[in-house]
Amino acid sequence: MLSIDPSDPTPLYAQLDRAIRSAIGSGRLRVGDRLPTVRQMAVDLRVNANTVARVFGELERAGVVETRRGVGTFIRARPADALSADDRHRRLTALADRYLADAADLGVSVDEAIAHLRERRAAEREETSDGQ
Amino acid sequence: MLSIDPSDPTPLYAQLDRAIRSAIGSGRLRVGDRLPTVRQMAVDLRVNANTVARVFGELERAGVVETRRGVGTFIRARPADALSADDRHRRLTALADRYLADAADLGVSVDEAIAHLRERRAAEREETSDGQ
Amino acid sequence: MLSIDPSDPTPLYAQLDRAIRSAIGSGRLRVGDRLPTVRQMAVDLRVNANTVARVFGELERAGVVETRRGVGTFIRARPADALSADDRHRRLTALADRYLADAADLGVSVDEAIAHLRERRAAEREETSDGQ
Amino acid sequence: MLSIDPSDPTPLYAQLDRAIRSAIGSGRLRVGDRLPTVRQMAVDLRVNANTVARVFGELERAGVVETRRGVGTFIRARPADALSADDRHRRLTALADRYLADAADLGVSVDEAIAHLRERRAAEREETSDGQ
DNA sequence: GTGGTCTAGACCACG
DNA sequence: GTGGTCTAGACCACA
Repeated sequence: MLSIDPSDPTPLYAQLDRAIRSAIGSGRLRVGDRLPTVRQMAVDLRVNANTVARVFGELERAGVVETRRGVGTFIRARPADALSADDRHRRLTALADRYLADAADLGVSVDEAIAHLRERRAAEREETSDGQ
Repeated sequence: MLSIDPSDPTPLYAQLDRAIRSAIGSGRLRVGDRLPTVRQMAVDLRVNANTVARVFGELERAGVVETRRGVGTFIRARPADALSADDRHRRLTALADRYLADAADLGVSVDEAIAHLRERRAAEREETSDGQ
Repeated sequence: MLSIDPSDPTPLYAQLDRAIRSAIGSGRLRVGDRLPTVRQMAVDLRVNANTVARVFGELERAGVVETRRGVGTFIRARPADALSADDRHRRLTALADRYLADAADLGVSVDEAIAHLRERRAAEREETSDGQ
Repeated sequence: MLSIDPSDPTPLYAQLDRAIRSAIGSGRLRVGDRLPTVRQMAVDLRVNANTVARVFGELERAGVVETRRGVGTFIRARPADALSADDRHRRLTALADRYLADAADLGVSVDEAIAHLRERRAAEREETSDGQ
């Protein structure tokens, strides 16, 4: 479900943080769901357990996740729920502009960039229905 | 022209390498074009000159640019050599997935994220026609 | 009567151990007094019964309490044994330093921190006389 | 200047975090000051460098400190400056009440607790003038 | 030389 | 068995 690319120069912990937040934001993980254990996730992602524990710790401090001592780690909130609609819109615009700018650097037009997103949407839906 | 985001956990050198290759791949930089000097680029990007120099060195070893002593650094490779269609597609997918993941963290669905891009496209077109 | 702060990074067992010893040292618990049962205390403090049991066990080994099978756990040591004047002074210093450090983090000087305590003292006295 | 007590059950990283914030809040460290290097502080406090690095990282995320890549770590802001006067007062009251409650557990009256703080103030002033 | 990331592996606190 | 803390030590990015 979550995946890490060790050849990506982005630090592993940052990739995992983004992956978990994204899974929550998209509804693949829901409030109250239990995350895999630190050690299990470490095995699955072929990453050191400390790296996973570090991410869990940061998500806890951020209020995204709640850890119950000796029990496990649970989704606590959709991170976005703390944001005002205005703030959300502003941040989304920043993300969109970064995406378009990076795509332009690749020589990809806005229309192509949007078309590509539709492809990704289709790909995700297939994965999701595979999983069910 | 090129931009670096110091708050992105991706290492500066990886960001710069990618930015230069993208500019070549997209045709914004063409074979024979001269790059800014190491020091100039370091100042522009607010990055240490050693970091820029290392990226130039790696690009030279990769055959993407050519350094003529006392003259400057020039684009050597054709866009096709610098970035295959396959590479381009792979990178675009990485960008799209990052955009979708970050949008999901904001609680924004894929469909909304795409719709938002359309808005941005419309906004850009207006700005462009305003400017003419 | 005893209190535990789950958000304090100090381990629960250390908090509980300290709380019980303090209560004895201060005379709030006296020799011969019966402690609540492990389970009752676990419920009251919202802590796992094993954690309470372990603290009781350590206190027993230290000679501070005595467990009479099927009857309950009783305070055994005299206050003087449980907490020497020296210990008391050392602990008070630790508490004071923590208070001053946390106050400093809020940008509050030592003098202001002391002044604030005087206010609290006044407030408490009012409450107390109100209650009478 | 900063000190850690390895026998205190409070985690080392929490002790260090409090110590640094306190030093900033009390003015012993000022905006723009450079902190000792991670490795130096690790040696001084007889703690692993990773533990220090972890605290620096958390302080950076909290905006208390700024790290300049390859240069060092600098005080960025007095953490308290982000707080409203109201908020500060509320938190100070919580701290004071905790101190008084813990002191009461030790059998120490409010007046004694205040007197003890005055002692600590005197002790700190001596240390400070020794250092000059 | 600076800080940052990651690993391996020990030991602790908690349920 | 759960997560949390700490250590030792490697290697990387940056100035």
